[in-house]
Amino acid sequence: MGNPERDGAPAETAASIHEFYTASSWIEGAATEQLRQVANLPGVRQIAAFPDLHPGTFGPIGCAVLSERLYPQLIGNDIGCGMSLFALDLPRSKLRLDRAAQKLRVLESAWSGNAAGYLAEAGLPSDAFSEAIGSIGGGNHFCELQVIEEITDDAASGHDLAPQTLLLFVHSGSRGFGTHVFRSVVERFADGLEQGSTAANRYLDDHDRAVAWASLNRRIIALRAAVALRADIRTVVDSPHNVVERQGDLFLHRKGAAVATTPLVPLAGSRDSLSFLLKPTGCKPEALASLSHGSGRKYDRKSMLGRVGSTRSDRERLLRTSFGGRVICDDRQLLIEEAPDAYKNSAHVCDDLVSHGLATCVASLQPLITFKKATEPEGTESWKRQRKDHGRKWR
DNA sequence: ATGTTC
Repeated sequence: MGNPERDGAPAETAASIHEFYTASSWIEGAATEQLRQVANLPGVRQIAAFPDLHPGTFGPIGCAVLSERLYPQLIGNDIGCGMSLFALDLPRSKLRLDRAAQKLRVLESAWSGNAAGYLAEAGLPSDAFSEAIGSIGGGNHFCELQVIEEITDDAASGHDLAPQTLLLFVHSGSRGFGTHVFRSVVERFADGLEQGSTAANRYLDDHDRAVAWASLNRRIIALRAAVALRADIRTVVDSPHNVVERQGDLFLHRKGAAVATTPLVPLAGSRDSLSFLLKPTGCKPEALASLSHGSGRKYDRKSMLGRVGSTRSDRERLLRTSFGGRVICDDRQLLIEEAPDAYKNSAHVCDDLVSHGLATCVASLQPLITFKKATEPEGTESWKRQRKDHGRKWR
């Protein structure tokens, strides 16, 4: 389990790595190799690795890294990316699945709301990537309608959560904002930024704005979905997982690792498996106040193209779930890359965290409608025109 | 992941 605690040890000594998974967990060798590489970066003191660990572009996803130096590449381009959970005041008996799925297609169009006003309210420049506010983006991002399947801890009642409560679960990030911040710093500072330096402070300021932008984005996405479903929402938890924070003279980086200082932390399954709501115990300092953010990828996107969805009938299968749920994803490649088979078993990930004493499971959440991407309109020709006009702005 | 391939 890595090296013992040390203080002012020479740079050639690797940081300690605490792994919160078991021999039966699906952990790729490439991911643990990346962990070792991060442990050998100058100034890295301690690493917590979680059961959703998998290889990433700049380092492993599913870990927290405590370091003397600031490494923007450990956070990546999607600064502030996270999961937000909202409770809907809509009774499940009123929900018509196919009708609701059709209504959620509105999420694909540009948001016509007061982006500037919301941005200003969040302390952000009113023109900061305002065109993209309320948009989900690509990759693993989604907006999912869920229902609470089971309550497994009394903590749920304190949050007014009960079986059959409908939820909106939004996974999205800072879109072009975070990418812009990341590009402005990463090529020039491969060896990380020194604590207290102008570059570090500038990055942290920009980072904090991207985190606020991403959080607002998730809230607007949920508001749009709630309006489409003619319901009100309240926030249950806002849980970022690509963030860095100051801890004294050190930097605590989280990459695909949820901040575990909130009362509840959501753990995303796939669109055809349960998500979970966790209550962090906070009793293991070596976990660096972090938890898994989801089930984690099992197979990379490219290899998924050879695994599923080669026939039309198999792609049609991917638009329905074993829970009787619906998937809105008109993009064939995205449908395949994000197939449920691409992900680890979320229940196993949850069990690993619970058995390591990091969390208790409060609720299991069943997916009903997963919105990914719509290219087919929601039924009116005006939708097509709106898209066309939006695209023209960039010509 | 990405105003992605404007």
